[in-house]
Amino acid sequence: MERYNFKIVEEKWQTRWDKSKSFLTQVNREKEKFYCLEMFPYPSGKIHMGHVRNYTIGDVLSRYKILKGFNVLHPMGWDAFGMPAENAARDNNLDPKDWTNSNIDTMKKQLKKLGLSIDWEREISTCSEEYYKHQQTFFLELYEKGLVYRKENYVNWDPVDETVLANEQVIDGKGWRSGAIVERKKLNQWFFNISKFSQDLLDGLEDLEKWPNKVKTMQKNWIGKSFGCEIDFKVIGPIPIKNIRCFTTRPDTLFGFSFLAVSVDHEIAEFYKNDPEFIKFKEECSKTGTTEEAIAVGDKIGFKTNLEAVNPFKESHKVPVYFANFVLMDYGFGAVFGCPAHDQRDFDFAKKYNLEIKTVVRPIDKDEEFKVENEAYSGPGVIVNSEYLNGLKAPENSILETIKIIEEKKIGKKKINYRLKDWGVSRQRYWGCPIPIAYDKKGEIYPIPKSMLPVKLPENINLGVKGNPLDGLKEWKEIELDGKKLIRETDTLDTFVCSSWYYLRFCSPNEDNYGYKKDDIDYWMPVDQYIGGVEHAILHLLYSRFFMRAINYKNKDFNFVEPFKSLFTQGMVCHETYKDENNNWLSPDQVEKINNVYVKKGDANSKVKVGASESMSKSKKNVIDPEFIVETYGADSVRLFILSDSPPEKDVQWSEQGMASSYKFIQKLWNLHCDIKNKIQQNNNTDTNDELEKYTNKIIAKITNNLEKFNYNVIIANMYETYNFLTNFLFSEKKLGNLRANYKKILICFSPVIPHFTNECLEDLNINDDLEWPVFDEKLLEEEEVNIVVQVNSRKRGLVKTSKDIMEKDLLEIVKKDKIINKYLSEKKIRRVIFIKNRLINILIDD
RNA sequence: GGGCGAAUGGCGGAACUGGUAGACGCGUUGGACUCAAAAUCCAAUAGUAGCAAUACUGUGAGAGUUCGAUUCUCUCUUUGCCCA
Repeated sequence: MERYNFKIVEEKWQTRWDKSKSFLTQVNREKEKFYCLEMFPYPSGKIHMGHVRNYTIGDVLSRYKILKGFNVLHPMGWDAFGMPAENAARDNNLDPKDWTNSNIDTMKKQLKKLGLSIDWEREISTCSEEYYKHQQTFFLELYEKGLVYRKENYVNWDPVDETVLANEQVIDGKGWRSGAIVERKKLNQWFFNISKFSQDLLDGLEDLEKWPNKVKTMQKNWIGKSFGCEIDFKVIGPIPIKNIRCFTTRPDTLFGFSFLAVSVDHEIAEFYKNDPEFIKFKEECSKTGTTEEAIAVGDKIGFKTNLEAVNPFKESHKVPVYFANFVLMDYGFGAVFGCPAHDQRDFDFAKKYNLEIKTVVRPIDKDEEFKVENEAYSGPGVIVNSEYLNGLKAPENSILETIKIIEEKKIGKKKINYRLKDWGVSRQRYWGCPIPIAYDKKGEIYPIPKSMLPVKLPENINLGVKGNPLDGLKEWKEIELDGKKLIRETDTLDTFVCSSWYYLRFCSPNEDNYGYKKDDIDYWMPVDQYIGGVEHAILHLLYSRFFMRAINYKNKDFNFVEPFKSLFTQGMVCHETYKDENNNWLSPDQVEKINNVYVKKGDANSKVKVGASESMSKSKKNVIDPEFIVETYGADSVRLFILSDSPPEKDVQWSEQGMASSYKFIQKLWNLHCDIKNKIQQNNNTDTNDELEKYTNKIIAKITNNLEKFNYNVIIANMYETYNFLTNFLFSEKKLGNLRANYKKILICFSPVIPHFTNECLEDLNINDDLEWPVFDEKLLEEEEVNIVVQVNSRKRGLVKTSKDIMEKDLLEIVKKDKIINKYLSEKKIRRVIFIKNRLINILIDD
């Protein structure tokens, strides 16, 4: 028996798929389409196990859908702009373009070795002019529609990367890539008006039935709709502004009002800008960062003004006005009223500055004497100490009632507020899509005419400068338009813009005049199955949902707005972490296990500390290189293993032993294949064998159902089961029946997971016809004989094998004759019998 | 602090619509083959008692609904993720 040589077999099939363009897709309206998309990778250098898992899941689905007869679009591309290229290029004195393209070459080869059913003719790269010129067109169109605007704004400034970060790129007050403490800085920025669609993006979630609830909840929280009202507070003091407008979700606590806090960026700050104390305070604030989290975690500090605010419900009640670091200018109106008794943040602030804490909500189970003392009370209750609001049920009744009164008094009105802010897309970097805009001396905006697109990124530039390299390029920056001397915008677009529409480009990758062809979109879109990491649950997915809406805005090009009909978020690939005695991280190949103790390789006396299993990351050195694994075990084995151990939506633990056993399984399957081939050749019998027919039918049903439900780990178990069955079947000297036909069906069922292997086996049996996914027969799934559970007083006492559909009466007779069961029944009176056809009989007797 | 999810053998995990808990794999143990080892193959493997048939316990803890709960409801514990 020949050993299975995966190297030869896998290369043979990969070459054949490549040459015959097996996975080339074309619009074919006769056929039902299926658009399967995995999140495209950033070309960082090499693929990692996360990619292997992501693309294997997508490939299994694509191959299944192809066999099911769908016209499948399964493309791949590169999210190729971004800072790592620029950093790597600067550090190694390279061109980011060369660095990126060479990474793409490497990674493409690695992906091909996984045997993915990808239509490589549709490959796109976001850093190519052919891609970003269309993006520039979109930018201009959105600008024409009023969905893009420029404004001066405070931004999160990363002092190491010298760039602006979106709020979501700031983690714990630090830049998501550099880890530097983020500062606040005022800059002119371009914005996409995503907040215009807040309600629509929220409503759209309702229709996304095939999205995980988790992701929908995260988006909902991110959009952050809150219901409340705006109130105008009169202010008394030596400034010309006499009103400050606040947004609040708890107007019903207005009688507990004890201070008014405004953002340091509020318009009244204008009157304090020369006050040295205020300048100092503002600097202090800029250190805390602008994220909500940074503010929540940090100290709450305030600067007392010489102003007083008047409680609109009670003119005689006046409170101090503070600038406070926890009030953000871009949420609501940059001003809040403080009610310390019922908001923890206000409570902390009031304690610090010795302000009044007046209880206005009493929990239902507390008496009138209830007083807020050690912490704010924000739960439900009854309004107290609030004159005409007293007795209202808080919060549900009291908020609505109070808003009514506020509207009657004309001091404010009902308002819905969203947390979602407009998307700042300007980045002070070179390696991104240039923004097709220029300015004159006065700063007037001039869109670059579409006929002059693309605005190309200049080449051979010096990256060794601080800040944006494009800024110093005089020849590139200075242009003439209609006889006017203009200066180009030197910022480039956030790379999330590139990934907001790439799924459209895959539908028309070669369309030169526009980003896509409407015809293609009408056929292929929306994406039927989108697969990727849950880390993109908010940003990328929200931006993509916005982009479709922006494209559809005003012209209603398409009859859909949600780009991804169904979403699957796969878990991460984890590995144990290792540290040596000096707390240096060790990679798995630096460690070995001797007598169940981990030591450094080649040093049996060393000690290795084994840490928790964590997501593979370079910093913790717990990475396994897929290229090495594919070389050692072959693509089919890797695909098999990466799916086998955990459900795809959960994290999976990488295990050497697990990997090796998947490899052995392929070998065993090959040995089985050789045996089957022999038997088939010896025997031309095409009679049926009921056992074989039934088993095949059952396993087709199982695998099909598990494929539909993404239970890919169970499919692997099904494959092992099938192997066990066939091995036993083959050597039990039964009549073989139509082994060839049944085995063919089984191989097809295995093929989405281990395509090289199954193709080789099929060819080895001279099966070359067009393959189709086998159908199963519901009727055959039913057994003629069934095992019925027998319970006495609800405890299992035995199993009875009977013919199917036996009646209760007959079954009871059989059961009564059963020795063991009879023992339990003895002479006792049967009180009741519960009978579930073909399943169970439960006899209740008196004890 | 809020929201969402999870908890099943030594480990990863199965279990249709409430109806045989532990499929399948890993590991472990015993055996075969071998001079020996590796590889391979066979068998056992939730716990307790028993030679065994079998019995009892058992799906994080506690209650509830039900003839019957891993599955449904409530409370709690631990834990993960997201938001703060």
